Amino acid sequence: MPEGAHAHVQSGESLLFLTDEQLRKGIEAMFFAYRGFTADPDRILEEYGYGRAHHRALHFIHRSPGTTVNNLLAILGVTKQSLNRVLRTLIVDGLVESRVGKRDKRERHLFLTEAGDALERKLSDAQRARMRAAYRAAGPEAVAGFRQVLEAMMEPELRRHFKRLKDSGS
Amino acid sequence: MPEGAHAHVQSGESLLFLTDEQLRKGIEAMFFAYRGFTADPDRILEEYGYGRAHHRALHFIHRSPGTTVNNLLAILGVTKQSLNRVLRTLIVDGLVESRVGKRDKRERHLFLTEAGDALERKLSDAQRARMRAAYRAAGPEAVAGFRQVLEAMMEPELRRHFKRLKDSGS
DNA sequence: GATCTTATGTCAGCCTTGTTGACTTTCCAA
DNA sequence: TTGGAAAGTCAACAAGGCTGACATAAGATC
Repeated sequence: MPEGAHAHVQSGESLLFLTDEQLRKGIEAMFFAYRGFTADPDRILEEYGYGRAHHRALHFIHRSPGTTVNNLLAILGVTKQSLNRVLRTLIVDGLVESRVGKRDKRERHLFLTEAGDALERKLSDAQRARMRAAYRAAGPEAVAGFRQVLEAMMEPELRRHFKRLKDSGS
Repeated sequence: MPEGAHAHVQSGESLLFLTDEQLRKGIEAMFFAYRGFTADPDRILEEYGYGRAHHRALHFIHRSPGTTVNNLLAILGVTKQSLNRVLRTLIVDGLVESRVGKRDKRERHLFLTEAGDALERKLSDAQRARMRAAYRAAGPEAVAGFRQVLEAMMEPELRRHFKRLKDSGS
């Protein structure tokens, strides 16, 4: 194999040499990296008595202010009972506001309060700082590859949500 | 900025344009991708009445046969009580064997039984299949970048474990 | 208007998997 | 021989998943 593995890529039933070894390294990299990914927010959340579930809710409400419960459910992939427990504490604690829909009064539209926005910012500042450091250490081409592989790894259903969110951004 | 963001990379306090928007996309990509990453094993584990904790134990015992409980503890980052509960069920169910250390009889060395190896293979086949598909879809340069960013994202302590495992491989 | 469906919330109970704290046993090493 | 490390165990607790059942409000349809 003169040109090395990189030579064989395109075709579906490609000759690309992906040994179990290489794949296993990727799997372990995902495992260890995800721990780093959540480590900083986890530390902050602990101070507030919240968990990752609260962080996820804050993140996506911040991301899509006015989103409905049902929409959040689809993105987070949990049951309404699970989400509701988390949402209730955030509402009671004054971090999230739930407004009855104007067009459809069955819907609740979710917004962050000032306090909610402040915590969300604190959490995402920490998470972005690590992501920024990793991006800078790896360089922009690595970042592009990183994003491509992650996107290809998603369940199609979730990839749809991801792209919708992605496109609504900057 | 004529050449685009890619032009600025190297320097530590780089001018590399990493907007909060871009970083947020990376964060969301990690979130959604990790769900895909665990989806296939999760489905299999459910059939057996096991959870992700069992998968992790099986994975790393397969990876380093004869590893001690303490070593596993450091890699998994949980308490011995947590690990022990999982390990006990795997031992009782005949998937893992625990052998008293020869040199140090306090230590227990962990091995997969044939049944344990079979389940581990089933789980990692599923997980590798998705990883392989993602790698092929993204291409080898993307894979290299993927790995670089993940590694940069790890906690230093865990990166050490990762590298040790990595180098012990093929 | 009556009925079907959807969106949401809530109660109760269960499971996995994490935690802390206390305690025991084994056994290496100083 | 004694201190401490490695391992195991018990108890209790919490977060955050889950299911099932049920209530309410309100849009949609017949």
